Amino acid sequence: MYSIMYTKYIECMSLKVVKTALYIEVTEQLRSMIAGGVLSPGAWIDEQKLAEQLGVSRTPFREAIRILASEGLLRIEPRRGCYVTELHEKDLDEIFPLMAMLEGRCAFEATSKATKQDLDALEVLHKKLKACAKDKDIDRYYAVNREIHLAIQHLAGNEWLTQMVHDLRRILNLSRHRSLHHRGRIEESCKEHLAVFEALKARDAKKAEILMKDHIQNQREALRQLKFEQRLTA
Amino acid sequence: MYSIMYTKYIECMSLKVVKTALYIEVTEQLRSMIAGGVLSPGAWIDEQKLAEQLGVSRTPFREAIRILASEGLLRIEPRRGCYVTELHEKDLDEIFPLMAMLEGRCAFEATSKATKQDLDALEVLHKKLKACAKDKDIDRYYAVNREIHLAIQHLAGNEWLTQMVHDLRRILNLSRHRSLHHRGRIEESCKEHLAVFEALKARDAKKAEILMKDHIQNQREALRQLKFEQRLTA
DNA sequence: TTTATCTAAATTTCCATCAATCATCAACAC
DNA sequence: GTGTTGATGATTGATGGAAATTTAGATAAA
Repeated sequence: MYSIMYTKYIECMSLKVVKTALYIEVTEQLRSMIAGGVLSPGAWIDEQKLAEQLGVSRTPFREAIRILASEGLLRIEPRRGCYVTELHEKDLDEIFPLMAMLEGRCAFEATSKATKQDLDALEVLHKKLKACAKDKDIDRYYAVNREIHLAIQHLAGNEWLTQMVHDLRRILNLSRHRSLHHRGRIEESCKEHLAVFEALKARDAKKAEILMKDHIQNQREALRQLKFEQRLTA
Repeated sequence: MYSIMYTKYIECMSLKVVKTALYIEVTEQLRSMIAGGVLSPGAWIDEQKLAEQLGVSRTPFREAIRILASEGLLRIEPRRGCYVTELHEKDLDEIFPLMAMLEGRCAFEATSKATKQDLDALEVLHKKLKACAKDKDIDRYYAVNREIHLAIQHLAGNEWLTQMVHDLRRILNLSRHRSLHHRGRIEESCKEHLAVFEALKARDAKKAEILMKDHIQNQREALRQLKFEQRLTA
C-alpha cells in the first residue's frame, strides 16, 4: 500500500520534472546563472564541478554548454575548456545598432498590425511605466520596459525577427549594463517610449521605427557615459 | 630514432586531424549533408544509424545535432526524435525581408568603408558575374554571386551582422530555392548587382542599401513565381 | 639564470552500457 | 464495430569510466 502510493507520488513528480529532457533544464539553469551574474564573463566553466553541483552527469551538462556556445553565451576552445563570453566595447558598438534596426523594424510592422485592443493593452503598460519612472523604481521599470518591447515584437508578428531580437538581447545581457542607473536616463527612456507609443497610435509607422531606433541608440549612449563616469571616479 | 620520428609524425598528423573535436567535425558533416540535400527537410535523423555511418559513437553525434538544432537547421522533439527543419512559405515571407534589411545594411555600411582597392576587387567579381550571366552558367553565377555578397558583408565590418546574415542564409538554403532558374532571373539579378555596385562606387550609401534590399526582395518574388508556375504544370 | 625536455596531474573527449520513454499493435470490454 | 487498456520492441536520455590531450611543475642542460 505504502509503496504503491509512494510510487504514484514519484510518478506524479516525474511527470512534472522529467517531462522536459535534463539537458534542457541544465541549459536554462546555466542561462539564468549567466544572466544573474553567478557566472561572470570570462569565467572558466568547470565541467565536473558544475555538473556535480547541478546534480547531473557530464553528458547532459556538455550538451547544454554546446547549445549555449552556439548561442554565443559561452565560448568553447576545443580541448582547452569552456568560458563565459566577454563583450568588449567593440561588440556593444556592433550589437546596439543591430538591435536598433531590428526593434525599429518591429515598431514599424507593429504600427499597421496593432488593433484597438492591442493599443489599449499597451496604454496600460505605458501607464505602469510612467509610474515606475516617477518612483524611480528601476527594477520594476526594467520589467515593464521589457514587457513593452516584447509586446511590440509580438505585434510585429514575425517569429524569425522576434527570435533574432531575443538572441541578441541575451547576448547584450552579458554586459549586465545598467544604463538606467545613469542620471536622468530613466526619465528620458520613459519619454522615448511614450513618443514611440504616440507614433504607434497615430499609425505613423516610419516615425515609430525611427523613434524606436533612437530609443535604443540612446541606451547605448547612456551606457557609454555611465562607463566613462565610472572610469573617472575609479 | 625510428620511434621518435614516428612519434613526431603522429604528432604532426594529430595537429591536423585532432585539432578540432569530433563533435565539430560531425556538425560540419551534417551541415553539408543537409545543405546538399542528402538529408531532406522533414526527414527523421536516425541517431544510431547515422552515427555508425559517420564512424562515431552517439555522444559526439548527439552534441552535433544539439548545435544544429539551436541553429535552426534541425528540430528536436524531446523523447520523440530529431528532424530536419521544414521551411514553409510563411517562413520565407518572414526571413527574406529580414535578409533584405540586414544585407541592405551591409551595403550601406560598406559604401563608406570601401577603399579604392576594395572597389577594384569588386570590379573584378562583377565582371565575372556578367560573364556567367551571359553564359547562363547558373552554378558559377551562384558561386560568384555568393562571393560578392560575402565581400560586401566583410566590407561592412560588423562581425555580428555578418554572423546573423550567415545564420539566416543557412536556414534559407534549406529550401534549396533555385530562383535563378526562373526565366530571365539571372539577367535581372546581374543587373541589380551592377546597380548596387554603381551606387557603391558613387558613395551613395542610402541608394546602395535600397538597391540591395530590392535585389533580395526580387529574389523572393522570382522564387514565388517559380513555385507558382511549377504548381501550374504539376 | 635561463631554456629545454620530460613527467605527472588535471581536464576534455569519447565510448559502452543502462534506464526511461514512446509508438505500435493486439486483446478486451462496451 | 468502436474505443480503451495493456504488453512489446525500438529509440532517446543519462551515467560513469576509459582514452587522449593539454597544462603545469620539476629536473637537467646550457
